[in-house]
Amino acid sequence: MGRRPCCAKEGLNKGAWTANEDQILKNYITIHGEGKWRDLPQKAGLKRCGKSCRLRWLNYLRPDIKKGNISIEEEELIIRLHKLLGNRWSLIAGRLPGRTDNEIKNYWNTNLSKRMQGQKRNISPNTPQVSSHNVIWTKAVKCTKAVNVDTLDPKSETLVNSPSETPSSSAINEDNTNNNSTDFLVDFDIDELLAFEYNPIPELYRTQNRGDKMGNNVADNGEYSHGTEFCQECEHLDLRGLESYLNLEDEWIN
DNA sequence: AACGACAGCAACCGCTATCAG
DNA sequence: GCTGATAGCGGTTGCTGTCGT
Repeated sequence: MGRRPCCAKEGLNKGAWTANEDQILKNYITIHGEGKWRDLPQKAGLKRCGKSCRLRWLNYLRPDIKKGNISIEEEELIIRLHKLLGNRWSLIAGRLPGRTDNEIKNYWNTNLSKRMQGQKRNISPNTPQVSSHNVIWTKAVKCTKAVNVDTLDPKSETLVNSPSETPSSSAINEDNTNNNSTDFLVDFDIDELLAFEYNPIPELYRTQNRGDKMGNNVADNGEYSHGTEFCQECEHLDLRGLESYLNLEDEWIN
């Protein structure tokens, strides 16, 4: 039982790739295209694990890889996206053409995380905190009910019962526990999500759930969890409407 | 010049998601 | 619905270069 290992480990090269290996891999993919990573090393004549080949191609050999330093603009975007998405490096990388998740992850860990920590310490107690706590987790919830923003009570930031409310519309959190999800960012443009940055999210969207097997909603520190998410079936939840509801004055909006 | 500490980055590892049979 | 194969993601490791002593 169990999974077949991705490759036989014996006799395989590990560590840094040689120029020759790079060339072989490049040539092979140029001719045969990406995919079938498991069989690729054997067919290409490489003594490497398929996963290793895939990583090498994606992070280094791909023709559209942008080499060179991260620009100021890119850095700012990374910071903004990280506030929104947390350590979803592949999603962040998706917004930075030519950059890889590994590169961004490394850049964050070596440069930005330290800087962010430094900034945190300098924040006065009265300054509204802009922190990773506002992360919108991207693993959407398979919720079956939509929430009408009109039913939100602005004072309590809780859901107000309405005649049109479906039996479990207040059960967004309940559904969150199911967590068999699709990635809602497929359905929502991150540009729209950026509009939420720095903004308070009503209690409604916070989850009571703590921790799933993905480790997504580590909420003891106040991080938002799946409860901040909007699923496909909640499509009619008007983000702009929510935006105005929240009376946002954020520079990223528009 | 030699050595240790540190930073940056490439690569690895373990896990989950997804899909096909 | 179950199982196995595959792809992909994110955390971690370890190698290498640089800097300070």
